[in-house]
Amino acid sequence: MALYGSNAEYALHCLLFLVPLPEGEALTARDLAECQGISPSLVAKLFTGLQKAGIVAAQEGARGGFSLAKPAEEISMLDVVDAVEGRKRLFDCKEIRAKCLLFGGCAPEWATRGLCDINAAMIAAERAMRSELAKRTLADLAGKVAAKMPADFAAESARWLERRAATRGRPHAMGGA
Amino acid sequence: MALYGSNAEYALHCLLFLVPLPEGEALTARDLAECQGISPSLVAKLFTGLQKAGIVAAQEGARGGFSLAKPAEEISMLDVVDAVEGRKRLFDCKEIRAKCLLFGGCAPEWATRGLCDINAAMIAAERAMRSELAKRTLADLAGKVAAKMPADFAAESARWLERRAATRGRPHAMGGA
DNA sequence: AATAACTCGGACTTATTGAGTCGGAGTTAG
DNA sequence: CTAACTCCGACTCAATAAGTCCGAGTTATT
Repeated sequence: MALYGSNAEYALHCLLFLVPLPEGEALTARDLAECQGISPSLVAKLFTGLQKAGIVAAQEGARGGFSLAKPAEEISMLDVVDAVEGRKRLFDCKEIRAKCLLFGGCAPEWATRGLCDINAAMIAAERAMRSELAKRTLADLAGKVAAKMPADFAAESARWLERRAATRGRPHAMGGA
Repeated sequence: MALYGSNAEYALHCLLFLVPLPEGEALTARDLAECQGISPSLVAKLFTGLQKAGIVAAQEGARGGFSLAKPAEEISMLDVVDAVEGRKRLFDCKEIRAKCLLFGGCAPEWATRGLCDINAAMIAAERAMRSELAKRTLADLAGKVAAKMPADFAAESARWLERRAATRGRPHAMGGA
């Protein structure tokens, strides 16, 4: 019912949590999943695509996780949706103009010459859409979100993630509460 | 896999056959269907949507058929795809930002204030796409197609349809072949 | 005026795509 | 060396899209 579905939404929201992450730090799929109330497996699946596209880098093993592979300014929304949903076309032309029975089953050369005009228009619309999506980067989005939130929330969020990490990697965790 | 599928393609191609039709004339769903090698029922279904949108007018009964309800210059590709495929959104925001467990199940007011920034960007892209589709009218498309075809094809096409009509309405048809 | 044939109209069935989940391989800390 | 945690590819299920079928209405004919 829509070109871009839940995959794109989850991926973008997850990535926004990765943007303010300090260098060298990483978030696990589990953290990102619990943070959004979805399954860790789903996050892992989405980020597989993101990794193949060179958007995120995966650190395996214990205390591993995901982090951005490029500066947030160089990651556009278009890159993200293409990575997680595949490069979806706005319209797939089946070239039905060639099947017109008016030609008696044998389409003349002029009928199939060049691009179908309908398809051409659709491609133009698709190009406009993609161009609009290519403008916005993860950094832009993160900035807009950060502008909305109270000043102390960023710190609180970081503390939340820190506490979450404390219960994981260190077997001898010292309860910070 | 694509936002607009076969419905849009069939509908547009069928409508292109209606554009050069003389005033008062109509083509039946059967003619349009056989002309493109598809089922008449499918054409009827598509044109039901087109009729509700006020794009075509249906003449019922014997010797009935479909004809354009407006000049081809006033029918945009956007009107057509909206009519046959429904007004599809580029992206359906599920407002997952409100479900962030970081809020403890209760999202603060600032998190849900205004439009989700991701959704906003998607809406902008959708608007660009629709705007591009709204530019092209059926008349434009028909003109481009007509420019490709040989000069005598238009007459031949009309004759083909005429012969097709002859075998239909009149029970006492005189075989032209 | 009655008949008969043809037309459009909406509802159903099937196939394909997307969403979500599960278990396995690999890697790193201890 | 052990152990635990991580990511990764393949599978299952549900929803949507495509296509088809039968019924109601209208018109030209006799």
